[in-house]
Order: sequence, then C-alpha cells, then structure tokens
Amino acid sequence: MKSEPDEVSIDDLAAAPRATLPWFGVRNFQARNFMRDQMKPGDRAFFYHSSCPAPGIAGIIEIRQKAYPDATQFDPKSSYFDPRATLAAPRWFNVDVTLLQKTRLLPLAELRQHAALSEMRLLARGNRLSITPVTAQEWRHIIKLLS
DNA sequence: GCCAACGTTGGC
DNA sequence: GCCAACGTTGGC
Repeated sequence: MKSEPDEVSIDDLAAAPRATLPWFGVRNFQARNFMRDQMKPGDRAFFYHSSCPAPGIAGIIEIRQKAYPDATQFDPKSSYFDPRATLAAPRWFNVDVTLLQKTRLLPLAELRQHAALSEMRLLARGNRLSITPVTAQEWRHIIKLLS
C-alpha cells in the first residue's frame, strides 16, 4: 500500500493513537476494489513510501477493519471530495491499518534487483496502482530481505 | 521538470 | 462502444 510520506508517513502512523489510521484517499477503482473486496481484518501489507526522495518499503501493517466509506469523499473542503458520491451510494472506501513494525527502508531499486520479485505487481512496467496484491512467495522473500 | 504509462471523460 | 483528449502518477 503506497502513501506519500509528505501526506502520511510511516512515522505518522507510528505516532497515531494505537498506531492505527484510516487508509483514506484512494481514488482509483482497481485499488478501491482490492481494498473493498479482498482485504479482511488480520491481513498484512507492506507500507510503501512513494513520490519521495527515497521510494521503498518502510514497514509492515495489518488490516484492522473491513472497508467502510471514506469520509473525505463527502467533504467539500477536502481535496478528495467527490461530488458524485452520496451517503446512500458511496464510491470510495477506507480500511483501518495498524503499524506492526517499522522496518529499514527497503528501496525500490533493491526490490528490482531480485529475480524472485520480477513478477511483482508493484514493480510491473507502468504500474501506478496505489494498492497491489502481493503473493505469498513475494511476501516471504521480502520479509527475509527485511530481517 | 520531464515524461512514460495508464485511467477517465465525453463527444460521436 | 470507440477513441481522442486530458489528467494523474511517480520514478528519475
């Protein structure tokens, strides 16, 4: 799961009450569907810093709550406001995530060096999705790199 | 700041 | 339903 550290960094998550925050602001249908349809409490994910001087994996997080409507879509003052969303028919969703472990920064360039990760969706040519699935194999490989 | 890649919009 | 135009993402 990608976040721009200028907006929400791994340290912001660490500093939040119970190290838990809503994953707000997803405005892409594919990413939304992954979150809404596939994530369940107890699932784990990597927290990835994007659009910053040192892009890469910064920590391990856990999904704490099934998807629920993203409040920012209803807030006209928010940059995430969506005039097409209604309370009855929300378009965008959050899950709550908890920080399990802040890790060393595992740089994107290092991820790209591993053949075992060459098929990873995150690393696919032209990928811009902010939420992408990780296979069990990829997960284990990355956990090893972090330990 | 550049630009490749991709998603969304909207006219037809 | 097609597809051109436009906007966004995100590494570099």
